[in-house]
Amino acid sequence: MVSGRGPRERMVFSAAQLLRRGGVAATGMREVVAHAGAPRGSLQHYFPGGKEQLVNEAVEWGGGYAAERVGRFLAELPEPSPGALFAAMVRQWTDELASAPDATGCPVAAAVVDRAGSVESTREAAAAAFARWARPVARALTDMGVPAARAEPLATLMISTLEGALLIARAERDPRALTTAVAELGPLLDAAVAEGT
Amino acid sequence: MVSGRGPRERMVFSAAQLLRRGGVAATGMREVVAHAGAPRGSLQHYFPGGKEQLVNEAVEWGGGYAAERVGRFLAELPEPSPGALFAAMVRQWTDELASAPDATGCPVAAAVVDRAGSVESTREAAAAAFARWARPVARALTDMGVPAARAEPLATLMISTLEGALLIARAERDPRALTTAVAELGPLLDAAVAEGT
DNA sequence: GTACTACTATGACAGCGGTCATAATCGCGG
DNA sequence: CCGCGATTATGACCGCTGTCATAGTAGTAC
Repeated sequence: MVSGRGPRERMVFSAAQLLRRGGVAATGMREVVAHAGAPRGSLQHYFPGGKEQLVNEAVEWGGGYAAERVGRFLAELPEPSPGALFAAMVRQWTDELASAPDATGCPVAAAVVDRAGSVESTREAAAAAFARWARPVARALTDMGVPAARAEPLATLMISTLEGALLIARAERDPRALTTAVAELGPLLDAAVAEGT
Repeated sequence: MVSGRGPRERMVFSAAQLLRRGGVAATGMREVVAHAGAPRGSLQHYFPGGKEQLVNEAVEWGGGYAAERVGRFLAELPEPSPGALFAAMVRQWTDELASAPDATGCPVAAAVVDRAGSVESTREAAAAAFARWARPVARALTDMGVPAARAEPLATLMISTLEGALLIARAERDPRALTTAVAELGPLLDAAVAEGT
């Protein structure tokens, strides 16, 4: 069960949560309602666009959540550096993976795999979510001294590697791929700062 | 329609192909049969384990295919280097993405997203597929002069980044994330060779 | 020809999914 | 109390899915 402001928000949140587990098709509307502790009738009311709309909003929520976390990580870093930021981002996933291995997927990735080829609006929502996530990362990199021209590519690289490593980690039920990503990519990211000075 | 040796092989191949499009749940058994041009009755005969078995074999096939491609890439490289290998691996995806944007996902990724949390055997099949894919990559790296201790981590990194970038590229309907991955990761990979000399 | 195995054909079934139609209730201004 | 929009309740519908039961055909060994 999920607490939150209104039934609408809870349903979006629950949808995102369930997407992470088993993807879009495996997530039923009735299941979302139950998970959110929301009235079933509210589905029709708040999401006249049906499942497509609900999924899209869940994806959007996911992108916003990830973006917001970046800011939080930055605030908590003892001494900021691209590698340290990346490590913090990855760490969240290893932690979740340790406590709930079966439920720790990325809702945006799920939407891409299940719907990118068939539902345009969902594909766009996913692209927007990734972009929204990358923006604060790129900005943080420039603030740390990474040359402006490389900030955006490196931000994309960080998210790419994170997503892929997460996929492998889920398959292996082992955070190995994630920790490897940090170990190998961290130095590269930090080196980009030096080039900017 | 698909040509191949026996109906059995064709069905596995078709399953993998359809998995790439819309994931596991969106891929129906009847659809696989039709795509393979195979007799429906053969499903029961060759896959008594049902959809689970078919999906697992499709995932295994995907892993084998990826592994085999690595060998082919190596043979075709004018002057081998880790970065060049990575570029070749990525290039295959950008090409496919250009010709069939909606059908160019990774079947293994699809299996992870849709089934890793619910079907153990499929999760294991996915992990095995990734491992099978990484093995020839790691071996190629050592052959190129990468220190043995870093070969495997770097192979994992390459596949992680590739998978993640592919996800983003599909969402954006644009190979940007993939080309970025090559541009940013290539130098890092090549630098690992220098450290080995 | 007979028997036996490999393979194929087909129809049914039970379940679940998203969606819709319809109606009830709630909260509040007048 | 009345009206009215916002919300919720519920049941039905139809399509699809994986699976199974049953029966048919093909090919081969004897």
